[in-house]
Amino acid sequence: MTHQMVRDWDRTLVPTDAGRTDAPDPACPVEAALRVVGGRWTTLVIRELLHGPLSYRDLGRLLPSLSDKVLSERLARLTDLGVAERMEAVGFPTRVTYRLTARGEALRPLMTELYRTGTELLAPEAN
Amino acid sequence: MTHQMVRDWDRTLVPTDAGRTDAPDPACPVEAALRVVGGRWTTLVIRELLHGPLSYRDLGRLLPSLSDKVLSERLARLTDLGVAERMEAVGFPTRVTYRLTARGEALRPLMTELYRTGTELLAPEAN
DNA sequence: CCGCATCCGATTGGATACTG
DNA sequence: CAGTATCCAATCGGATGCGG
Repeated sequence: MTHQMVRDWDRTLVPTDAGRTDAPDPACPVEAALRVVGGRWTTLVIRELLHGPLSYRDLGRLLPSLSDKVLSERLARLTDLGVAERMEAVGFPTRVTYRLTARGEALRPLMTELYRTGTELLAPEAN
Repeated sequence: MTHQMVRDWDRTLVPTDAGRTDAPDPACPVEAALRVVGGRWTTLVIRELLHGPLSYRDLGRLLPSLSDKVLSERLARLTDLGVAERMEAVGFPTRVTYRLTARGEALRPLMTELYRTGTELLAPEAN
């Protein structure tokens, strides 16, 4: 009779097998979501794009202390992950517009929930 | 007449001034929430504690490839942030129990939303 | 206008060993 | 049992300068 840890999963919290990992795993839904919103500045960029399509330059103006390096990295990652898309207009000077895809719009409820939870966490709880 | 960027905030997305920052800010609710759930292994530790109080050792058994260093760092941070609490039982060998505080329980809806959104993001969307 | 290349300091997390 | 201490490789993000 061994000491085995019997897991008794809360199916509301962890509805599918994909979330039952005992180590970080890219296929875990929670990781997948955090991969998109994680990293400094990322949620600010997403917030801007949730208000509508923007050019690279306008994004830079809205987030003035964000460096080109990080901005282009964030946009590249969001594009890779399929939540944003890049559209280059013909002509000069180059005009590039970033907009959220349908997948990107799907981030809205999560952003709202992050805001709501964060507000609770910041509140000077009556302990 | 200058080119000024007039922001027109979506009040559902950004209901209060706290979220209207143009740079990373600890007082932003979204940052506050990500500060709690951010970092490798963190959501796994929270997931375990959402199922009930656990000793340091049992946490280690549930997440076998998580090193002591990172585990104790995560627990210290969660404790600092007020979402978990540490209870040391008298006697030997030392027995320490970690449990979520009320603030920690407040993370449940966020964890569920992360799971839901992540599931959507992982789905092989019909583009 | 839209980036990428480079450099560089700071932070992160894994491995290992050791203590009360 | 419950950690801390140390070391180290890898990643991250800020600053700056250049190119299409």
